[in-house]
Amino acid sequence: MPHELPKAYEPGAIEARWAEYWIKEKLFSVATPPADAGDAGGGARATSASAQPVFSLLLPPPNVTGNLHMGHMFEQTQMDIIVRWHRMRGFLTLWLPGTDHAGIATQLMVERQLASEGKKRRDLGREKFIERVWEWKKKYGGNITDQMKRLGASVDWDREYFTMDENLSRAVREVFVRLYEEGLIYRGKYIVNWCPRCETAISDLEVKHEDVPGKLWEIRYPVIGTPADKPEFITVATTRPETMLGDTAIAVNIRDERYTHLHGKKVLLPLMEREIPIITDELAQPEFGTGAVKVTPAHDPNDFQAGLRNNLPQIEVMDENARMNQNAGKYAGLDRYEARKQVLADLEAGNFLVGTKDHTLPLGKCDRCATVVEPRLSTQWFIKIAPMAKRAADAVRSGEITIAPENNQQIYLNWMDNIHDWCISRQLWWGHRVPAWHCACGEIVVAREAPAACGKCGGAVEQDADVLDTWFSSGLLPFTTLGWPEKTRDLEVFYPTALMITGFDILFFWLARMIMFGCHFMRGHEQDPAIKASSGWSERKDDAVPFRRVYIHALVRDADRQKMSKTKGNVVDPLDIIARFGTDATRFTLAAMAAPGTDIAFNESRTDGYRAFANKIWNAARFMFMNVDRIADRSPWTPIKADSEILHVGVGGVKTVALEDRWILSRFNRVAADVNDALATYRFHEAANRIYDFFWGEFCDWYLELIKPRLMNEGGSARAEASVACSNLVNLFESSLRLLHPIMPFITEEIWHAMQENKTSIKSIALTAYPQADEKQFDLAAETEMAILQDLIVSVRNLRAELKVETKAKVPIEIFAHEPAIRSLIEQNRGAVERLANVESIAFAGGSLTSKAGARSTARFDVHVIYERKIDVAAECERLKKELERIEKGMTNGQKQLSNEGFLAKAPAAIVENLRKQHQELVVLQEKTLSKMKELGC
RNA sequence: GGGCGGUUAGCUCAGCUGGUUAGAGCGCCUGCCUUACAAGCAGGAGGUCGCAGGUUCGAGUCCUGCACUGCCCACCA
Repeated sequence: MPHELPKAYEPGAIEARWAEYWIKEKLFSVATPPADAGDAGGGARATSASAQPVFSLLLPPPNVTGNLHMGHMFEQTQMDIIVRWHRMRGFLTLWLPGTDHAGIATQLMVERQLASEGKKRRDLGREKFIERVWEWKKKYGGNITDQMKRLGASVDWDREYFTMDENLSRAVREVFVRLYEEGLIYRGKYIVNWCPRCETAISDLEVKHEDVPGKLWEIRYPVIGTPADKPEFITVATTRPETMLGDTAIAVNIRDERYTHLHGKKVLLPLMEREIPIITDELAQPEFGTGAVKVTPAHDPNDFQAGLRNNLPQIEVMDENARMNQNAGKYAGLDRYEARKQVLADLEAGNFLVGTKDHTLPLGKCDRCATVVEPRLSTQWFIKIAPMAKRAADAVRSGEITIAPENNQQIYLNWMDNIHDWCISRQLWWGHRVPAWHCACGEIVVAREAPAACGKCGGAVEQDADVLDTWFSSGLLPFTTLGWPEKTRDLEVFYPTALMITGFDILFFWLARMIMFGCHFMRGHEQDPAIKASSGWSERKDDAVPFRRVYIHALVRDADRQKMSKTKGNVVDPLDIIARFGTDATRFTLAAMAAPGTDIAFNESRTDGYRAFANKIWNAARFMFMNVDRIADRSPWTPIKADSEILHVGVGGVKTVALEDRWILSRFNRVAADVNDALATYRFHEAANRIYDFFWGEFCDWYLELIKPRLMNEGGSARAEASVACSNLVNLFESSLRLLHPIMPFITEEIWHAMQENKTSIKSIALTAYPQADEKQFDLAAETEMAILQDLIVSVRNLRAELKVETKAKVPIEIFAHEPAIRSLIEQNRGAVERLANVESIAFAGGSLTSKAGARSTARFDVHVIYERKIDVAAECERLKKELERIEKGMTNGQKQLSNEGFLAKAPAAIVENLRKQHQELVVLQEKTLSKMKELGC
């Protein structure tokens, strides 16, 4: 038989094999359904609606520079669970993968590589450099997708894209041109965030602020025209004294009476000996500092605005590397911090520096390279964001897009409401080049393709040197990957995507931009109505949105809750964890810890525990196969199911001949209900824990133990009983595997295939049906009865431990059942009690057994273990005392509530009834405990 | 400066819309190589749910304040 599995589960070989198989068989590739398909996808999977429901999801494209880290794995695990779950529920499921060219990040990598050869990018020139980046991309860009493949992510690899693919690049140009034509893209000279190391503008989002201790220097500027013997000064404060070299005014507030007499006067800019005016402007706030402020229009965004208001000259004193330029006089050539030192020294020498205060200031640093950002005057391309932001905010406010967990919604809206124009040009070489062409005559042509010549003067044109922000192109992906700007069938079917799962860290960078672009460019788009309806979106009105739902997942941190980072050296490498514990165990860990909204502190010991879970499943499978083989050997009968049976929803074919059958079937259905429920609201941890508890704590610990005698039956009619038990076992096991598959795809695939013995044409468990609860299979009576038996068995085990009965020794017990029904329940399941509690014989007593040593009482029965060993009276008294305390505490609480009229009047009847019942039980138990204590002489 | 979260067993975390005696994994203690699994089985110890008030018949759960802690946003010199 093919069912001889190794004793211990070894994930490595199995996982690699299935990962390859899934790709080779193209199991997750999705063809576009034809437009007229009333019954797309075909018979067995079609639902009551006429069209097959569709579930589409875009993978947040990892950077080509990336290697897989725990955050990716966490994100992908959650997506894969949701995706597999949908696929198994009959959705036509498209999970669309790709990678991002990651402008700055990638350019940085290649520049580093060049640096190791002693070269700079400018040595190569633009074309050669870009060739070099492409080479690099070819070599390393596939790393992360290769790793994804190994994780078993069930994406459609046939549709894999790269953001600089020709069709996507064409779409980027199309978008740029349209926005320009609509007046939503403009070009202008403004203060932008500038990274002196990357030598490019960056957007507000790419600046990370960090509070650092700094200084506030107070500098006095002599007012011109005041008496030489009693000169007057005006004092300003600054955190960046080197910028004073570019000052073109001093501003005071018009309401500030301290300075009224100086309105219209000039000061002499120290060190530069330049006369600059004192102006009145709201820039200066009387409450802050001295109320007077230096104005440097070329180096500060506020000053820039003030400069425009007052027609001030803009004097740039730094170059693109933040070194002082020729406008900085004798400081030219110095680095900005060198210059700062020199300026301060000179100011002090000239007696202009009048104060130095400690001052904590938020320092902006480049997100990529951590260089301190310098506000810089430069000509850039911008998106006029307000109109798009408004629609993007409305899409969320109106519920056309829902964001979970909910608190992220407000964060999103706050950001949208306070948004600034977006600087989209970058002075980089790697990326989508701005589709604008410049002529020497000053004309700029924005076009989809390079014009032959300047339309105005006929001169030669040259393409704009800048490239676009990476997020400009990735913001378009939900529709460009589906064929936009063409009107494709893919867009009709898969757009809007159903869901976006991503991290909080790119909420603004990416998510917000996708919504803005989607709402703008897909306005008027309509999803195929049949598909929209069958997929459950009939109530949504707006099909322009890039996705219907957003789920923001938490962050993975290290075991000490620290953010993982290379510099801290606390990065947990998922591949290393996988090598040690297996992919399934790692996935299960991430799922089990993924409570929405709570960051994960990744802890290996949990993974180790889930590796044990995989092993448990493995061994349960061995047990099953052992029985299948043994039973099948004696007759041609086989419990393995045929295709048609595998596709049913839930468990089929279980014959409920015994209590445990009814019980486990009922429990299975509850788990199925809970798991489906949990997944629908992204409570991955709940789904994982429910399955874990069910499979281990109920299926293995109780069900398998309970059916062993039936399985082992050898002769006569008992043989048929064994077959039924075995068949039940197989059916339940197979359904459990399906239930678990989205979380642990590998081990479930392996065992499932072994169960099929090549008798199925279905290529993967991933293509079977996901178990749904069948209400007819809920059996409350069985659950209650089973709970009583478990209670009895555990009580006896307890007593045995207390009495220190040798493990192997069987003991006789007596039971007093409070009701005849309890007695008959126990009688009917006598064998189970005897086996699982190691009992020799069961006698039924006619009255209370509480007076006996070695007895336990519950509200339904007393049980007495008959054993000559004297119990430790002191220890037993101690236990009883604790027990009594617990009981009486419960009674006091109950009494208090039951005598409270407010409670009786206002609490739901069921709660009151429960409490009454519980209180009555406590009364019985108290009495029993007390009499027992008396007996023992406690 | 604004906003958001966290604080529950030795450790890492659950506990959804307030309702029986607050749970799990790991670790710890005791006993078992029981014919699927020692990566296992059986049993056990361990918590005044950060602090102080409040709402309620009833609070780990809701409200207020405080403490500690983490994160995000922010052009105030």
